[in-house]
Amino acid sequence: MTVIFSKKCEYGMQAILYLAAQKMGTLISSDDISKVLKIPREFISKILQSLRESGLIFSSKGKSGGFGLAKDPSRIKLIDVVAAIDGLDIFDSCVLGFPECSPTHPCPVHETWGNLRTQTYDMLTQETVDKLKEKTLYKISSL
Amino acid sequence: MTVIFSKKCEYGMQAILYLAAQKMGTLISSDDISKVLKIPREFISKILQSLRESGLIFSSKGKSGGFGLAKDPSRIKLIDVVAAIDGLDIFDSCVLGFPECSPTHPCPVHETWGNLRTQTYDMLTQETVDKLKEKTLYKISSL
DNA sequence: GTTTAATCGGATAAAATAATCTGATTATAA
DNA sequence: TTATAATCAGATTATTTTATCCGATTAAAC
Repeated sequence: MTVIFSKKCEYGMQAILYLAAQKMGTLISSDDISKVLKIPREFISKILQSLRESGLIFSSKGKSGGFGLAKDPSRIKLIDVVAAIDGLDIFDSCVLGFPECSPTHPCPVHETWGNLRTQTYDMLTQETVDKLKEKTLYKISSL
Repeated sequence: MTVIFSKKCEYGMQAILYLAAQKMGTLISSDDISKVLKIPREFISKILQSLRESGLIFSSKGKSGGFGLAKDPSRIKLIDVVAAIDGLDIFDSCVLGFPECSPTHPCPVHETWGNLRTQTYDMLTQETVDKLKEKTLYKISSL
């Protein structure tokens, strides 16, 4: 059973939100992220590496190194993480798994699902991570 | 990358819709389902077995055997298949993968996603497979 | 009864996803 | 300069999901 996004992607979104909730310029180590978000250390480490390659975050090696957002949090959206990790195919594929589900060859729930899919996409696209900052801090405080 | 439901579940829903699109009382072999829906034979066979155990379909062994709906198509919904195969947990879990996402400990997109999740649930709950019959036939005709 | 065409069930294989291990590299701080 | 604390990179392992194989069973048709 699956919940839309892969674990990698979920963890990636959590990490980006966490980084966005920090004071500008603060570096956060993967160890810290791992502990706060309760994500296996080596696993989140790999995910952070790939987000770095995608240009969403940057890293600094050596003692007191760590990770930070590569651009202004007002310019980063959750969909960016999804695009970087899982890709955007799910916003173009059939919820029933039928091939070539399209307006001319719709599956039985094509229209309804199309609406929901669009709304989901919008949710991930409209709000930037800085707008979600307070809610992120609140959620993290209870982990 | 994943599309909400597992392959098993997607195939299961397709199969149920296909069975519902048949004339009442017709038996369909797993081989037929496999060919029409382009699903690996042995795989759909296993899925059909589990749907049988769940009581959604029945089977008849021996020559000219096959599968059919176990109850009236006006009483079967897609959510029944989801419940039988993937389970309903996804309708109660966080889209960002946070633990214990709830009204008192909401994740940053808790409310928005809650809405979408409810709508998705409704989509799978409201329409019975017999209401989807025509659309199913149309879709299948293009596979 | 024998053949044939189907499901059934258990084991196994293959692929994708999730997680871990290990050693190297890097840069700060003492 | 040395110890330390961090990322980096590649290989490996574990788990889950997807798919297949094969022999047994069943029942209709001939």
